[in-house]
Order: sequence, then C-alpha cells, then structure tokens
Amino acid sequence: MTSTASLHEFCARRGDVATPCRHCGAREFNICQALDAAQQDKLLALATRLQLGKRERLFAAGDPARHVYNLTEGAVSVSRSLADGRRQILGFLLPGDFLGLEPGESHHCDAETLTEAKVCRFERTTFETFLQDNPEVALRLLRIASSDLAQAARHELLLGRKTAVERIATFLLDLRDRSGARHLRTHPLALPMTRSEIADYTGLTIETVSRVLGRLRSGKVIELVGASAVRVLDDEELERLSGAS
Amino acid sequence: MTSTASLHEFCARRGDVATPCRHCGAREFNICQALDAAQQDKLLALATRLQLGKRERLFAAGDPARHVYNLTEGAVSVSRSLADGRRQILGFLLPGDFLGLEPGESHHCDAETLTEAKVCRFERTTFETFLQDNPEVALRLLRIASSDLAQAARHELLLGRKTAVERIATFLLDLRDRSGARHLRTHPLALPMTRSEIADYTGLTIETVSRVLGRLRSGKVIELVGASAVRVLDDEELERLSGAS
DNA sequence: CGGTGGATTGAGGTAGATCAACATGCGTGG
DNA sequence: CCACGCATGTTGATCTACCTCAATCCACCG
Repeated sequence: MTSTASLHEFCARRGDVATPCRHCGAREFNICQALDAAQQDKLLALATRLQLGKRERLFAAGDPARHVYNLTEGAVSVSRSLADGRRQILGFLLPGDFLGLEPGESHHCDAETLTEAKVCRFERTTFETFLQDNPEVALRLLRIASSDLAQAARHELLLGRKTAVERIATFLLDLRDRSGARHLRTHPLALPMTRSEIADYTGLTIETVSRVLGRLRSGKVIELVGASAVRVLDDEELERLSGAS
Repeated sequence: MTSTASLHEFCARRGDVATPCRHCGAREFNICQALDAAQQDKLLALATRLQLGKRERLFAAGDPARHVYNLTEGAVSVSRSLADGRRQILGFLLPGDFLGLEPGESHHCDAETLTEAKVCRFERTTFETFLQDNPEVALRLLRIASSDLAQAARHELLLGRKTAVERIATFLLDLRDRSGARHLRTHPLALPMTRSEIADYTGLTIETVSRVLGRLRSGKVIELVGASAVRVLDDEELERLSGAS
C-alpha cells in the first residue's frame, strides 16, 4: 500500500516555478509551486505514497501529529466533533490540498476520505527540517495557511449568520469554483459527499439539506443528476441566493 | 500619533529566545519569541507604533492589505459581514496577537478596536522581506497561523453545532483562559465587548445572550459585575455546560 | 429481484429570533 | 454633585425557521 513517490506521481517538474503540478492538477497554492526541479526531487525523496479506500481515516482528533499530507487524488473531509456525536465538517479537500499542519503535538480534528484517494505523506519532523532548509516553501505554506484562514472566516460567516438556502447556495458555488478548472460548465458537478456530510458542513440537518435542494430544483436553479451530482442551471440566481458577502 | 517603537515598547529583549515579550505580556506564540536580541532590533526598526481610540477601524474588508499588525495593548475584534449588515465576529484579539496576514492583495475581513489600543504596524512588503531574511520568524508565524486555524475550527464547531448555553459557556471559558495569566481566579473577568459583539461572535442575538447570561447568573454559575465583567463561580459547571468537545 | 442504506417528503414541535416595553447606568452639563 | 438623556442592557410575548420524528422512496449491489 505504501511506496516512495515517483517524480510524476507527486508533482510535475518544470523550470517555471509557477507551473501547476501536473499530477495534482492546477491549484493556486500547491506547495510544489515554490520549488525548482532540484528541490522537488529532494521533497519527493521524503514522501511516502498512500492509496486509501473510501471512508478511510487519515487521523483523528487527539492522535499524535506525526505526519503531514498532500492530497493528490480523491476527496477528504476534515471535521471536529462533540462528545455526544454532533459533528461539524470544517471543509472538503480536493487534489492539491495540504493537510495535517498542527501548532501542537496532536491533531485537533479528524480527517477521513470521502472517496478512494491518494496522498503523499511526510514525516512531520522530516518535513519541518525540509522547511528550515527551504524557507521559500515555508513562505508558501504560510500563504496556504492564510488562505485557509480566509476560507474559515467565510465558513464562520456561513455558520453563524446565513439562512439554510444561503448556506446551500454558498456551498454549491464554492464547490463549483474549486472543482471548476476541471469541469466544463455544462457538466454536472459531482457531490462526492452524502447529504449527512453536506448537513454537517452547513450546520443543518439532512432533511433541511434535502428540502433546500428540492426547492432549488423546483425553482429551476439547479438540476439534480441522481443524488450525487448537480447541474447549475441559473448561475446568477444561485449567486443571488448565496447572500454574497 | 505614530512614532518609531522603542525596544521596550515592542518587545523585551533577552538572550533566551523563549522569554515572553515584556511589553505584550506572556503569549505562547508571540512572534518575538523566535528572535534573538539583534533580530529584535532589526524588526523594531521596521515598526510604526500606533495609538488607537475606542471603536477605531484598523482596516476593512476589501482594503488593500498594505500592513500587518501586532497588538500590544487593548482589544480588537475581527469580523466579516454580509451586504445587508449581518455580521459575524471571527475573534477577539488580545495583547500579543498578530493580525493582518493575507493570502491576496486585500483584506478579507474588518478589524476594529474594542477599547483604546496600541499596535505595532509594519509595511507588508518590508515585513515580507524581513521574513525572507529570517526564516525562523516565518516558521513561528506558520505556527501562529496553524494555531489560529485550530481556534477557527473550534469556533466553527460552536457556530454550527452548539446550543445557545454551550456557546456562551464556551465563550466565557475561552476568554478566561486567554486573559487568565493576567487575572486571579477571584477577580472578575472583564468583558470589553458589548452584548451586540458577544452576539455577533456567538451567532446569537443580543436578547438571547442577555437571557443566557441571566440564566447562568440565577443558576449561580456566574456573577455579573456590572454589565461588562463576570465572575465565574462554578468552573466545573461552566465547563460541563460548554459541551466540551 | 429483493434488501439495504441513503434520500425524500410530511406533520408537528421547539430553540432561538423578532418585536416591544422597560430598566439601568453612564457621560455630560448645569 | 446631581439631574438629565441616551446608550446599552434586560425582560416579556409571540412567531418562525429549522429540527425532530416518522413514513416512504429510490438506487445500487449482490
């Protein structure tokens, strides 16, 4: 199940620093973009490649934070739960996304695959040494972290102040924008997560998620393609309904 | 109103890297802690000291992100709003806290003082150059950012899944823990923010905040000392009510 | 095909919002 | 030092968006 990553498996190498990773797909803040070919080689030598099944756990809250990860294929949910089981999903990760960075010694949240997935895993200590030797990567990671913070801010606004319709509309638009580069507008947008996971992301219940999607459907704003894909029919209306901040 | 910071105004210098900043008070992730005396001097030479009044705006969402800040005195709220005025407060900053780091060219949120405050302000470009020359500071900032992300995760859980009582209890405990080093247990805990700001932080209304505080008071869990201070009478009960994750 | 786990739909309940009246305390000026 | 006036905060009555509980429905997979 684990093997050392080959060059192409982790990240295409080019002289041009801004070139997106060929394996991960284009990601604005992909960590590789700070690296030249020689540095990519060094980093790749440190990675362990993992193939994960559906609903497989990468780590749980409280686990010692021994590794950091870069998702290369599939989708992952990051969540945090209360003792009685109430769960808040913090975000859905897509290929190119980085996860597992912790300020302390243990993970503060759970990470679990939604689909089959591939990740590059690094020993935390090894990765930190690499960061010390390659400060530009640390700076890029800092940009990734502040980008994540900005996204967390948008999510807090959604959870604290938006209505059910606004939450679902925002969720759909976010998802579309993030997977947008890989899909044509006319293609249906894949929903790799269940209604329960959408509910836990939006702070609603599955019934409300279902009802809101139903309302959007009968209002001709979206079309449901099976239960796990959506086609956006009316961009502007969806935008309007999202309560754009 | 602005002047170059003196050494003590920004940060006490010591050979010991782990020594907390004497001016800011002890903060686990204070940026100064990564610096030796010579580096502190260099950083201080770059800082502009600002004295701010009550309810003064540091920056608003959309403003070009030209500066970063380090709060040295007072309290600041960071928030994000919808077009119709609904506001979500993302956090309250206390002395030692760093703010203003952005992934893009403009601020994604608003920052406003709650009280009179003092900040050290840095030109963003100057600060970024400093980071490039002092990678250990970039690494410390990365720890600060991941600490902020972990706090954002707790806040998302609060906003998405906690009841009104749990939200207020969590808020009070957080505030106490963060200002704890500076207050004895028996001293009342200052609430520098209004009910409206507590409401916008917890995703509730001012009426609900007032009612929940009232209920905690009549349950002998807290004591209200005027409207803007609280004494925690029953730690364990408050902890229990917070729905500790 | 038939079973099973997700998704949908419906009926009714409730936590917290909203609307409204009143209290309090604090800064200001007399 | 006190009286006034406005901000902020509290309390009460009602409303409603969303939750809860419950009954199907449906799609996928053996």
